[in-house]
Amino acid sequence: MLKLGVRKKNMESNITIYDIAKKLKITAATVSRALSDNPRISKSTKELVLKTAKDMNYRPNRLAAALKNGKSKTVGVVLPYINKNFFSTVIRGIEEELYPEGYNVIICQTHESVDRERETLKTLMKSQVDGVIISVARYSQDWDHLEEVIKKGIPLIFFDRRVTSITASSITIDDFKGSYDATKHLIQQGRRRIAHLTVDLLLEIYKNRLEGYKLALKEAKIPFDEKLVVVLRSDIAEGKKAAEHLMSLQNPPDAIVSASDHGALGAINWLKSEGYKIPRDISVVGFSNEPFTQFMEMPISSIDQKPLEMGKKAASIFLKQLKDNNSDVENIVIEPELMIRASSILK
Amino acid sequence: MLKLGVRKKNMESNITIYDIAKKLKITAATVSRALSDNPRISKSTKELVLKTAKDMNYRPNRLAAALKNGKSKTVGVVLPYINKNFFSTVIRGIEEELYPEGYNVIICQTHESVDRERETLKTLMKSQVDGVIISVARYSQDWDHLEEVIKKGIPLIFFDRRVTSITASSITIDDFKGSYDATKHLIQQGRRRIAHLTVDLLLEIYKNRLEGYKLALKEAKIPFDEKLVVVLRSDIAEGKKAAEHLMSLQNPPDAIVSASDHGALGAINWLKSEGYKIPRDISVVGFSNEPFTQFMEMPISSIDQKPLEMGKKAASIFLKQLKDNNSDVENIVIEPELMIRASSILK
DNA sequence: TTGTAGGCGTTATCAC
DNA sequence: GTGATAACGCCTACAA
Repeated sequence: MLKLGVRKKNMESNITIYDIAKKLKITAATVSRALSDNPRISKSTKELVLKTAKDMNYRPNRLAAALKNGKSKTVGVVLPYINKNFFSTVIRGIEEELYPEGYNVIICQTHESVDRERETLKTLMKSQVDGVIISVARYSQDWDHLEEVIKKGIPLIFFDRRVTSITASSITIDDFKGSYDATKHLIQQGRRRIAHLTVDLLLEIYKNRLEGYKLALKEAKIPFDEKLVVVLRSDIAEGKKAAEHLMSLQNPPDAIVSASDHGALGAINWLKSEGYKIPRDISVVGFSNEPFTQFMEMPISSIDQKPLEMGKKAASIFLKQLKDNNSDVENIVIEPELMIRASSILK
Repeated sequence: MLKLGVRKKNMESNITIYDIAKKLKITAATVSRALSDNPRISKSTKELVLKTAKDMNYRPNRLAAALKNGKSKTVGVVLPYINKNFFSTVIRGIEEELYPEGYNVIICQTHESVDRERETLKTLMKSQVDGVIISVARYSQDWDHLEEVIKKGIPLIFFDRRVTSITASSITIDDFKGSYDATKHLIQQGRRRIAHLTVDLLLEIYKNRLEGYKLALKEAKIPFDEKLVVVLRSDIAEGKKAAEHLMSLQNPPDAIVSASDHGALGAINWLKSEGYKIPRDISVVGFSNEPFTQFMEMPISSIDQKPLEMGKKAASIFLKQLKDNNSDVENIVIEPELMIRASSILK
């Protein structure tokens, strides 16, 4: 096909404060003042400028402003995956809090890779973000890239998965209590032989869930039995295997507290397929309150992690730190909520 | 508490190309050339600059570069909600494609509100995004805000929900075929009285799903019965009500093709609670292939919308349009995939 | 109250 | 090959 020169797109080039100034025969400085609510300007010119700005369909260039005053009005959110209900709901919370304040959010997925996390933070630094809200990748061990952010004076806020060795604000849920509550609930229902499915004991959150489980047992004078703790990856297939293993024990459990909903689901699926009646033969409680836990024909008890609240709170900590430059580090812990459903109600 | 002046944070102020230049006793221009692979530079100085840049832990300021050359290396993604599996997976696809090219993504939720959509696009314009990838809010009627983006010469790409009256590229799935396949599948299983749950017939995607359903019926010489089409909001409660209504008809259906998984789930839950056996008494197929459809004790047949592929493709269209300024508008349609599961397999 | 001028960090166009 | 300089669009001390 013959091309007759480069086709010109019909694009109105961007209007700047200079264009407005020229039209009104004033200077750009005045226009700038009018637009930024500066008191040093007469009411009449201000109104005039505002009107013409609207007429000319003026859109301020945030980049220029950002470059000038060193604030990009942008926050980086770093997390493992976006397409998991917990994380996407946290994002929603962050956005809802930040949007009214004129902030945009750049979302970066690490896919649980430390390299990617490091890369990502570099990019965010280049983008001059005003803050970073992060849930760290699972298998990170060194934290230079996080330290660097803090060194630059950029607020860093952890959510859900934090690094205790780094001094920064955080918002987490009380995993210990969540797990404790779940276990206690099962004990109150008369369960005595309670198994625990966990995921990755290197991560603080799973460590805490294990400890909460242990304390509840201890308080009820039920001896802790290591054989009843199974470590798995957080997926359904592993949950099935774990259940199979547990039920083959000489002394099988009459309840399961899982540190993940998917693990719980896998276990339930296997148990049902083998003819066990839930909760009659065995009760199950999950963790995370994933949407599917309530949709099931037999809804699964679970621990709600308050992701929306977590996101909102993380954002508001950021805003506070920004306003009050020497506000202290705060480590907030939210109470999780035990959602009791059919999988653990013995009438 | 007494505050002794403002505490100075220990922050290394950002290093610029001037700092590097000063150290090496050359000019910033040379540094810039070294960093940007400009050919007009000697190999030795280039290497020297690169090394010192690394040593000094230099991070280029993208804002400055963006301001200078009018490209922000940022793309806006506008969609109703982020915490829905379909959308968050599309985002993941977009990110995976754009990340290697050095692009960042700004994600904006409209919450299905046109006002918010309009606001959002304004913000993105201010942020000087290089492109917009959008799935429009449900009840929009006028599209000035979209036209404006195009007028500015910024690539606009629709995904899933497009506006046919606007000339722009799009990537959608063949909703017609998805629904057609589902219906045909049910007919092949011997079903003759098939109901259709739909959501909002103002939206093209739901219109198409209805039409696909109709064609499959027609081909099988099954008369279309308006009484079997129920319009609902896409949630579980409505699905229940719809099922209740349908089964109370004088001539109730023996199958349901739902335009939404949640609708299908609600219907299934109600049917089961009333003692109907699925699929023996009635088969059900959903739409979207939400994760829960496969998790269920009785997995639900559904249509997979290929969200990851959709995201990737949307991003690659954007990249193409950016490179080749007069590349043509393309409207790509992806084939959906019918996932046949227990809810519609008769033996 | 308004205008002038310099600068944010980078890139591009000149010269040399 | 390198240096000087202007420009991107906005903001803001300072001057008038």
